[in-house]
Amino acid sequence: MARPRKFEEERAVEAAMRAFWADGYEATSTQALCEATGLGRSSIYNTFRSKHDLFKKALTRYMDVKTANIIEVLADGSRPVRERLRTVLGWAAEPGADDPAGCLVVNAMVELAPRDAVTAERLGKDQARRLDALVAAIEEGVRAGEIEPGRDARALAHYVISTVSGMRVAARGGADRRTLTSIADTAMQAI
Amino acid sequence: MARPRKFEEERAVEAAMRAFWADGYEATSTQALCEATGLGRSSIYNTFRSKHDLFKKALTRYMDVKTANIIEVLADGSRPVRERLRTVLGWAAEPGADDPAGCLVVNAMVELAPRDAVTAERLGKDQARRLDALVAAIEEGVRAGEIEPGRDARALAHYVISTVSGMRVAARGGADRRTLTSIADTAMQAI
DNA sequence: CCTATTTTGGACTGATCAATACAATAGGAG
DNA sequence: CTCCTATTGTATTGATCAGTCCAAAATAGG
Repeated sequence: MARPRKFEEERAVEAAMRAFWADGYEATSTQALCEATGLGRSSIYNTFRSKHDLFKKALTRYMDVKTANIIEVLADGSRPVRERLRTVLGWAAEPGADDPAGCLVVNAMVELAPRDAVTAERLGKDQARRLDALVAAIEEGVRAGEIEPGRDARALAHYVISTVSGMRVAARGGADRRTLTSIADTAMQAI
Repeated sequence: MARPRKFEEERAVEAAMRAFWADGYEATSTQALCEATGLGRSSIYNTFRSKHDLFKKALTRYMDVKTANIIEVLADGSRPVRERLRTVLGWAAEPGADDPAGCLVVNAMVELAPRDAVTAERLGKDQARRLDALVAAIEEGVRAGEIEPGRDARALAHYVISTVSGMRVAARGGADRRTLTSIADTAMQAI
């Protein structure tokens, strides 16, 4: 056919994702994306149409991975529901070894949601997925007698998402693991 | 002496503050700041040395006002402590009529804290003030028997701050008042 | 009125932005 | 080997960025 690609698209998206995650959308220049991915400008613009499109791919990748993890642990019928919820909160307290501080979804919601309708909609769709998984788990917890009957599962689910967001903001501000863990522990008492 | 100023510095800082609050630091151009404040470039650079300095003033103003409110309500000995805490959470659920969505402190922590040490330090100082006010109120609540004895006041204070941050992120993402109120209500159950 | 001094408007600066143009390159298909 | 085509590196685009310059304007003090 023709000259083959020298790079893997997935690796490039992963690298771009981490750059956006660390510095935010506006503060990440296309030059920085070239350096982060190791690609030239042509390869980036040839593969992804624009900085914004690359960001969309990066955000999508982030959401797919993280949300899949959440859905998986929340659906794990072999563990008590409260333990599953505590695991989700725990992830927000113990960040990956060399991950940037905070959470790309929270960062994007703060920086872009109010002025980028496309991104806002994608964030909304992702949040709906996490919300559904939480509601299902919480309702299971109610049936199992782990969670007080009569509690509004949807309200609790929103509460869990909000708590994780708050912890991500705190982490972004430099909060240490102990502080984050104490927040997670406290938050569990409302459930 | 000389030609007098035609504008009030406070009004300009207020206008700039709202611009940064709505769009973020990077996405707010100096041109946009001119339009928001109604000043010319010369006046802005003559009065505030740079975009970054103007942002610092705007952020300081925001923190001073908001934190003063929080400290005031938390120190109001005429009301039950839990009511005072609920009021603070309530502010995060019912935003000002024509305020931008979310919270400038949360936005700055997300966008700037990891890469702007000066801003990070100022945010840290402000958070310490809010933390102290919360700790004092919570300890008062414990003494008054409103809050279970033996609970870690500092951990609870961090939890309240994190909850407010989470709600601000949700608001930034477009959450409605009902959802935010339900989060505040749920959060109170951990206290 | 006149001068000293500050503010103001608007043109301008070099740097950097996202994005494009294009020729050189590389490799599979024939 | 040769051609076709996609990829790549580099130079370049026009726009916009934050910030500066300077002359005109304005006013309080003398």
